Amino acid sequence: MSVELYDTFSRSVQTLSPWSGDKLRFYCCGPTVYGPAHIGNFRTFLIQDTLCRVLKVDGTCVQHVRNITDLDDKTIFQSQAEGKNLSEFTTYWSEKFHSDCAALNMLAPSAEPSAVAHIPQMINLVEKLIEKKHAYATDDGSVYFRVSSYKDYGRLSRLNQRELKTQSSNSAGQVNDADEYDRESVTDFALWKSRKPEDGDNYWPSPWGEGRPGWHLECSAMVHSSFDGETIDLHGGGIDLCFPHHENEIAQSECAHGKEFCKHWFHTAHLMVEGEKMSKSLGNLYTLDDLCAKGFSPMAIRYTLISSSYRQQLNFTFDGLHASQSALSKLERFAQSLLDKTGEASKDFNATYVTAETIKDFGLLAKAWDALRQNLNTAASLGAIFGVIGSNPAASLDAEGARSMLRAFGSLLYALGLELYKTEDKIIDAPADIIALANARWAAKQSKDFNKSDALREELIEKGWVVNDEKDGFNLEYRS
RNA sequence: GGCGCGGUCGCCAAGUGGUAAGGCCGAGGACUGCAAAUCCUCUAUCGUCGGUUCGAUUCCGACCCGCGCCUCCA
Repeated sequence: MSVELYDTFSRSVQTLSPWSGDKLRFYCCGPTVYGPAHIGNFRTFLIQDTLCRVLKVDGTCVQHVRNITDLDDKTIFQSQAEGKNLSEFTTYWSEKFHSDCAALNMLAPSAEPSAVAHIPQMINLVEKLIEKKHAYATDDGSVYFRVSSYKDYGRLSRLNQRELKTQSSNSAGQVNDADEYDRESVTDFALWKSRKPEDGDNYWPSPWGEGRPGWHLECSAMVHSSFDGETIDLHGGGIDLCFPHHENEIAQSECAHGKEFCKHWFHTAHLMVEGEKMSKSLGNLYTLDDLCAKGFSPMAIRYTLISSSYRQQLNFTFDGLHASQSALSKLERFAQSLLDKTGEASKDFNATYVTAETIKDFGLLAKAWDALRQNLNTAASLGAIFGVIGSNPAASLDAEGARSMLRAFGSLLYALGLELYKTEDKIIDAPADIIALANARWAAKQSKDFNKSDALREELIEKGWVVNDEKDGFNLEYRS
């Protein structure tokens, strides 16, 4: 068994395996905690989470590190705008990020280092770079990376140095005008920024004077300390980070430590919303809370965000969200049909997943598992699952057969991170007046007063509740 | 201009050198007092034009169209 994944560096699909030892070292550029993460952020994190899950089911031990960016232009400026100190501000948004992750059924990473906690390591890194002539300090106490000193610069994104434009903006998109003339070259980027009045209290002492680290530096420092200086196997992030962020990480790390930084690069394509680029100005920048408020479940959101190729742009639509909800229900019915055969009651597949090695044979679901292993083809995997569902296998299985199919299916659900039966509560939680109406309707129906029962049903529909009759009763379903 | 991604059924979306998975929606049927829910059945020749081939949606070339990155961004 093995897992394969497209690698940006070689532009080809490569097998993932630890280059040394028995655990796969996997680093992801995490969220900048200056507000709620949006679904575009979550697409990337969710795809990364799904990969971790697939690796786990495959039996690979993963050391997954995802940082928290809590020290950059955006967190500093936004915290000041809100009159809060940086730590109070970023703690709040980190916690919000964590609760969103939990709602989306994401596994917690092995570690989540924070940038502010790594300032000494960053300073140490800059000292090494200066020592090796890959960096230089300017008169105002800033330090820049000398891009011309690293001949491989641009290899990941395949940009030639001569094609590089300036790196003259900060991470909040504002132009750094003051230092324009201090740099040797417009392509050089900041490792350390000298203290500016607008930074407020957010400055730290360094050999070059008070200031703060440049944005790209934190990932190099945290990778180094999180993985004991070892070359890592896999590095993930949104496609936009390929240049310049990842290019800069490579340059900083390889020049400082003199060894290969990372073996395999994993980039996720961006999200469009209803055919347009997602942006605040278009008003289509959704957070998890926004969508939940519209009545969509976190699971439907997860399903939507992971159900297509991670290398292709995903056009996020409300139609798609509805489709996901329906598809999820179909998976639940299938699970129920297997459960009925086995007589088992546990619906918590996430707690009972088993590794591929234990399963040995995914049986009819083998195609679905192979699709996940082969470059995380979630769309093909789901397609294969539904293909099996369509053949109604439960009908011809005995209890033992159903049990083994359930085990394979459960592991696929675990790998995809899909938790079934999460929306059941909605059915039970109908308010008292709705339940009273529904009971009255049922009574009318029992006494064959169909005019009255139909009228009551209409009334319920107007209030957003659909009645589904069963043999000996009914259930209520909320439709937003 | 450079680096990438894509154009497959109404929508979303896999895929392979030998005549196209799947999801949603829709239609018909079963069930139902009627519905709803559920179940069953049904719907494409793959952007355009050339080439290679016994045979291409799948390989090559050209072209058209959409999108991303190249400045902060997952």
